[in-house]
Amino acid sequence: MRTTQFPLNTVKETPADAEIASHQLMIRAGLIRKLAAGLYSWLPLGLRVLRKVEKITREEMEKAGALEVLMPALQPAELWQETGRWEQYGPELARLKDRHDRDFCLGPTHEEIITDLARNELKSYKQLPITYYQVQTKFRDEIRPRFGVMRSREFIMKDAYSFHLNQDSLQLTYDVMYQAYSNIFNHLALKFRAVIADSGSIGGAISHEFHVLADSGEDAIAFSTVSDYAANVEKAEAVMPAGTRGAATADLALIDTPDQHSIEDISSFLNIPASLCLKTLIVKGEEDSLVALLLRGDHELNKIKAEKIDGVASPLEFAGEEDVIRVCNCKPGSIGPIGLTIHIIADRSVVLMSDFVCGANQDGKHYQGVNWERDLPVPVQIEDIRAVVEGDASPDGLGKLTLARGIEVGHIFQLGTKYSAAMKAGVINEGGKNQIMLMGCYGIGISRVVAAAIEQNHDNKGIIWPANLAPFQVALCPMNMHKSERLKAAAEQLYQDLLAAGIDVLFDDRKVRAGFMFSDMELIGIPHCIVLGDRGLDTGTVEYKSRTAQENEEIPAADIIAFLKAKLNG
RNA sequence: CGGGGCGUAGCGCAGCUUGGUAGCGCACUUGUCUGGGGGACAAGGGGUCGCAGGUUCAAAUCCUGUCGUCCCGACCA
Repeated sequence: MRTTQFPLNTVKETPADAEIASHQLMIRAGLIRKLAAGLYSWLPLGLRVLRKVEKITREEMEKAGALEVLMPALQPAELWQETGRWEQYGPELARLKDRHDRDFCLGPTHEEIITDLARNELKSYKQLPITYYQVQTKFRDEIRPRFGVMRSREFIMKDAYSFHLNQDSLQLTYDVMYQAYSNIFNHLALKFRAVIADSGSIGGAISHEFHVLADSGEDAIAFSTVSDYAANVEKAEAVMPAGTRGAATADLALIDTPDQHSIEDISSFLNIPASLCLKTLIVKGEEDSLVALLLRGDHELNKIKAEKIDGVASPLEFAGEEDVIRVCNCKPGSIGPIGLTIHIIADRSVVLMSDFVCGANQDGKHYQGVNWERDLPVPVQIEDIRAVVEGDASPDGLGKLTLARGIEVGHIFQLGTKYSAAMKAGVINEGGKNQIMLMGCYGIGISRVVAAAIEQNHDNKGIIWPANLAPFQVALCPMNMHKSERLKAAAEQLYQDLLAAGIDVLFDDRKVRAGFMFSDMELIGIPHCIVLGDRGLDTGTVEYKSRTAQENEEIPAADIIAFLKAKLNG
């Protein structure tokens, strides 16, 4: 391709509304343009990258035995009502009516549609297992779209769905897809982790997320320093701490703590570590009840864990100030478990605390020297409700947990019969009886992968594409070609030779100065660059520069094709 | 949804306080010079100042409404 026929649309100025590196670079390099909040057009250069992600994804799906289909983005409400998600999904579901006033939505995902398709098309257990996939546009009316295509309202997703007669078969396909996903991200040369995940609104029991590691990631993930344990922090288990509770050494005392509300306030006011403070959170329970959650002061509540406990409202909701005053006789900031009459759920680490500080349920007062058994009963219900922190023991007993940020680019689930049962999707089994199928579902955010790849691979000059993602493999940059007929002839010849060799080359035949050309090629992240000049023509050499290298290399002109081929295959 | 910021040329911004008919940089067009790291000079083209009302002789500027967009928050015990 020639730059005179393939406009680059690069911009020097960083757009004002782009926060993170990948968003800024996607605009500056001319990959995307914003249409409206969370809606982006893909320019030719960006689309080439998007297509590469699709291509690699398709190849691995085909290898995994999945069959490509294409389902409508516009979906009738009836199917969503069958599974109950028409009500459950909330405002994120983009709903609309047709001219006959019938309800539709723009699909945020396709479980309902594929399940409908499967129940009509699959009749016999002999057709199972089977996996369908598609690459298609999804719509989610996000609360707050941001970071360009990272969290947008319309995006490209590869979604796959598998159907099975039994759990063993589901597990087998799940494992195959897990491997296929690992292959995809390896081919894309991205640093990633597969982590145990919460299945969220999609549902089901077992699930893994695939995260591209990047500091700007919206998710926190935890993984063991020595084993392969890795989990989303939402799901990472905080194990019961080792050791036993210390003996009581201090006397119980009621102390004045005027205007000291947060754990931070109290620990600095009393000059004690936060780990000696007890944090009491009042949350809504079931049927208008309230529940107290106890945490060690230096720990934070994990909402996802808490709302899964019976008796706690889901989604988790904190009690209002009026409710707190009603059950605690004090405002938030002085709440404690002593004398509290509502149900109490304590985090595992709480029961090992001794001589601790907690609110006294009187405004401006706390107790210190508090000890379980002596001053108040040990809570009956002890659960894992806190977020893990760096250095916690790994739940598999091997090593400690490290925390990192990740961008969720893939998510696989074992759905079980959640959708197939609701929609009565069954086949005739070996015994001639109808049997509900088990399902798995597997998604990759294709457009998000592009952003995540940039997030992980860029420098102050621009994007540094991994080989398999680059819009072009090689940039051909002649210096002042318009001034030299022989250089022009040599450049044209090399361009043709590169094309003939099957190398995807971008020939910069614009009449621009060298610096301008180099800056553009570096901004758009072409991995390999060939510089042609009159100097080299005299010596029979061309210059090669890798996107990541500081120095150029001189290569004999006759060897350049072989040299590049070696680079591209290596 | 709550709070805040911002809407002026394709992009980045100034002008608004104190109303008087719109400007700068980049980009774009043409020309000359330059020619290995986003060049210089010159001449150009491009904006009903988000939209709708209102105040005024006069509104980018003041007032009201509205739409768009971005950021923050939803962990306070």
